[in-house]
Amino acid sequence: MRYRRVPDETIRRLPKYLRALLLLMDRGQKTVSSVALADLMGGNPGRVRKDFSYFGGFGKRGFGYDVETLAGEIRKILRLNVVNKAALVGVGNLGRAILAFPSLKKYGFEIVAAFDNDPKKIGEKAGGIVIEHISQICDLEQRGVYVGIIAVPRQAAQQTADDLLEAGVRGIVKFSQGYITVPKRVKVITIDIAMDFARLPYYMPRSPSRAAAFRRTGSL
Amino acid sequence: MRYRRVPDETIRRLPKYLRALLLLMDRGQKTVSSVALADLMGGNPGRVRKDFSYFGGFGKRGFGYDVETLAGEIRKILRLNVVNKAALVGVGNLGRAILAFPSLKKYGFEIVAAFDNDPKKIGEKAGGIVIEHISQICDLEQRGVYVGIIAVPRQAAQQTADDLLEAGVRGIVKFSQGYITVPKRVKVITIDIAMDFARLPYYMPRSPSRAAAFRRTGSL
DNA sequence: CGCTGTGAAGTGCTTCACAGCC
DNA sequence: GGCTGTGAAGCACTTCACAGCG
Repeated sequence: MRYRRVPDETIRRLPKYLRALLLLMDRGQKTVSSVALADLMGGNPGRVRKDFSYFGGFGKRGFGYDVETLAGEIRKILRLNVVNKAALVGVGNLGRAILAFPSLKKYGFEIVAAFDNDPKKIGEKAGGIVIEHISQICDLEQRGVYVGIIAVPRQAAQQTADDLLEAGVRGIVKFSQGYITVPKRVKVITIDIAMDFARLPYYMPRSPSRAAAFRRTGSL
Repeated sequence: MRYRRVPDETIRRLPKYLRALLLLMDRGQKTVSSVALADLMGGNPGRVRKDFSYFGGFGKRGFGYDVETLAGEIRKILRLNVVNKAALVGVGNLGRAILAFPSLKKYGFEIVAAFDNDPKKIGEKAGGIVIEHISQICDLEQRGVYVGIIAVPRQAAQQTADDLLEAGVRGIVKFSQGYITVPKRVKVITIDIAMDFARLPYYMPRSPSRAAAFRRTGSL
């Protein structure tokens, strides 16, 4: 597929469209209009149509979009239509939470290996996976693993990234705080929930909201 | 403080500036230039200066920014300079991970109450907090709690939001999957790590990256 | 002289409005 | 008639480049 220049913002929304579509499928809804989708996602219907138009457009005029088809197309674009095997490094509290996180599987991710440097944890099982020693990170590529997940203390983040890349990983999800440097063709996604929390107080009203509590607007 | 119209994108970056500054403080660095900050954050130095200029500008010409002062100003803008008490609803795996998450405290958040509907969990301690029954969510406002954290199964998300708002909460961080509807003055931040994972395969190279593994560019 | 603060220019995303199909 | 697909207009953020101050 050759697409015309797709805005990063559009790519950022695709997973959210997919989430909405999965919800609609759960509800047994077969078809959806750009207006209904925009409503669910909180946005403009035109933007919904434009987002899909970058890939050629998936709808039928007069009908809307077939929910299942659209979900399939988005999965193809994002390459979630195949299983993406991942390796986790750092099996602390956070690592265990990630291993136990149910919805990753829904989006095609499967954590197939877990590494730690604590000798006491080696051989132990977490989330159905045997924990291996960090020194065993090598040839992840041969094991079909292209995604690395970093959940180590921040001092170890760079070393872990280097090890993962050396083992053949092509993309990284980093939960650790420290900064890391990687070759530019490797994509790193940083997840830090504190960054999201930190935006909240700025937007909170200074006076109570109870009075208005049941005048609802928009969905999230 | 009355600021001229501040872009949402700028607000979104403020927590990241703060994180970078905390790192610099750890390193004992007293002062920083817009170039150095842009370098750490991955962006343009002009943007750094413009971001701060929306609030009047915090630097000294010829010197740069005083790390500690700048961190303090950002905390004030984001209202992280006071303790933000939060209540967690849903003490499952995810809820416990949130309770154990260390860096929330660094940004001024303190989870002071935890609720669940499972009778077996009531009275139990998690993260140093006694778990209360959901029916006890009331007058959180009187307890000084303005932030609600939703970590319940998605079917219960809307009811939980209603309960939290009724109890006087003014802002919500939602980890649950379901959509919720709230009055528009209430800010809801949705965190779904699967959405971040789902962007990764799109950006990953199709061929191995090992060859280039040590030609590093940019920090994250 | 160095580095910030900022209007002005540039860029990219969003919204609009309507043509095009089903 | 209904709803998508899309060029064009509008808007917001980013980048530039230089004036201004320490």
